[in-house]
Amino acid sequence: MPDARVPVSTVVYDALRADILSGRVRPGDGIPSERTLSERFEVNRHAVREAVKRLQQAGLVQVSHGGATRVLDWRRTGGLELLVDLPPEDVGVARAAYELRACIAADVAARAAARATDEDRASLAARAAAFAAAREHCVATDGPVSPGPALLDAYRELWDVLVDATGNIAYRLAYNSLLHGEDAVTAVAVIYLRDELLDAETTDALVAAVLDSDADAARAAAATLTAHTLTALSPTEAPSR
Amino acid sequence: MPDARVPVSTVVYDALRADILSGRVRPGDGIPSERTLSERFEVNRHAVREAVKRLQQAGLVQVSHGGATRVLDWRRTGGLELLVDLPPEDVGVARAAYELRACIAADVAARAAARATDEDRASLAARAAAFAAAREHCVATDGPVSPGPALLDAYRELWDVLVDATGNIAYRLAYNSLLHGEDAVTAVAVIYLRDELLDAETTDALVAAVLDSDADAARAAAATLTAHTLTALSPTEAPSR
DNA sequence: AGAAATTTGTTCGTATGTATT
DNA sequence: CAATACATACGAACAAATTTC
Repeated sequence: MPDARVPVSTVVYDALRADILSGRVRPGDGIPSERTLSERFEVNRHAVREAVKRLQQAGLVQVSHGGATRVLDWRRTGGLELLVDLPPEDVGVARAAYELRACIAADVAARAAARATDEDRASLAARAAAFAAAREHCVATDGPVSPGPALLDAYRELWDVLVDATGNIAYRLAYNSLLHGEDAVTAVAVIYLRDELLDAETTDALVAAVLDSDADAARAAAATLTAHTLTALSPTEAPSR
Repeated sequence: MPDARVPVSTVVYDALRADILSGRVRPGDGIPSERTLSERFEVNRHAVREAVKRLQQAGLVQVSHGGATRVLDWRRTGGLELLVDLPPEDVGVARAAYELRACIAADVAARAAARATDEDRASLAARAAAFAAAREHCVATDGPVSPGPALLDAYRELWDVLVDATGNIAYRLAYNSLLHGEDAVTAVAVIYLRDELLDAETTDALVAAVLDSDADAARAAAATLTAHTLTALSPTEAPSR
């Protein structure tokens, strides 16, 4: 099933967004008028309007009444939710995303340790046990080379509890933005999270530190957890740009 | 001028979004049908459609073809771009936003020091000089009590260069999300950034560290810069929630 | 400066497929 | 299975703002 009944306005939105994010159309350029687009995509003008409104909300274009709709520089006007929509073949994007995640994870660990309620700790213990079980099952079944999506889900739920335990809505929303793309992102994520998923010792230390309200130890454990992938993704070479 | 020519679909979108983010309608609830909403707001159904599509994109509602449109739990499905749309009177939101910013700022400082190009350093030096000038002018004119929006702009441009110098698109987009609300947010920001804006010694140390490629010193300076407001916003009391 | 053409903003009407009852 | 409510989609038209001549 190639299309799966996706609304026409979404087709237009995805096409235009891809053009902008990939750089095929550059900031300052004007996009065709609504009537032109409706002819090109063979859809109603209302569908084009919905798509353009969504582009505007995403900070990708600026529309002016009567004038041309111009493409903005999404690097300056776009929000974090664009990250998962960026071309996934770019390893620089993966490095950038992982660096931000590592940065937030360390803070989340520390604040969760400092602020977790008794309910949070109970949830954390349960999730940690579920993750440990999934990990053992995974290693026994698939071997340590390829952690499956089931293990990733358990790990995700573990961090879900930690993020909630910080009581910080900004961490929660940023965390959401980092893994909103359900399809390709998780496939990529399981690659970059491999070292974390299989480092039983450090994850256990992280959970123990949070349960023990030891913020410094929790931060250190989170840093250790991400250190390997971080150095692997950020070698000595200068950033691409 | 009370309305300033804002499109009707945006009026509907803002109203519904405010209802959801403020908790007046709860996750799982159904929102009225398009026809009902078009009658209530006295606008055409197409306008309602655009608004609902945008709510859907923001992760606030889930629409199903023949069924009712249901409200989602935006704490789980929303992205970081929602942060600046949250009710500003909630001090917990301000604390959350500042904590995330402080977390990212420390990493940005360190990575900028490690990766800044010669062009970045030249830009940084220029921005730092402009900020220092604005600061002296501000202190001489208004006194140290109320840093104006001009100083805030100069400070924002200073960090703009630092974020760009990291070569990390994720930091850039997250940074954008944190200050996308141009109106009320900056007014609030100048309050919480007051200690940073007037700490000449530490900002100078930060700039010097980055120019000197001293990542550890840059991180430490950024941490010092945010430490005061961080402790002021996060006292001994447990998080609200 | 002013008029015409272009473009977005908005509304009405209509038809169709889908989910709920 | 039928009826109803709903989202999806298309078409035509006019209003308002901008650009261009």
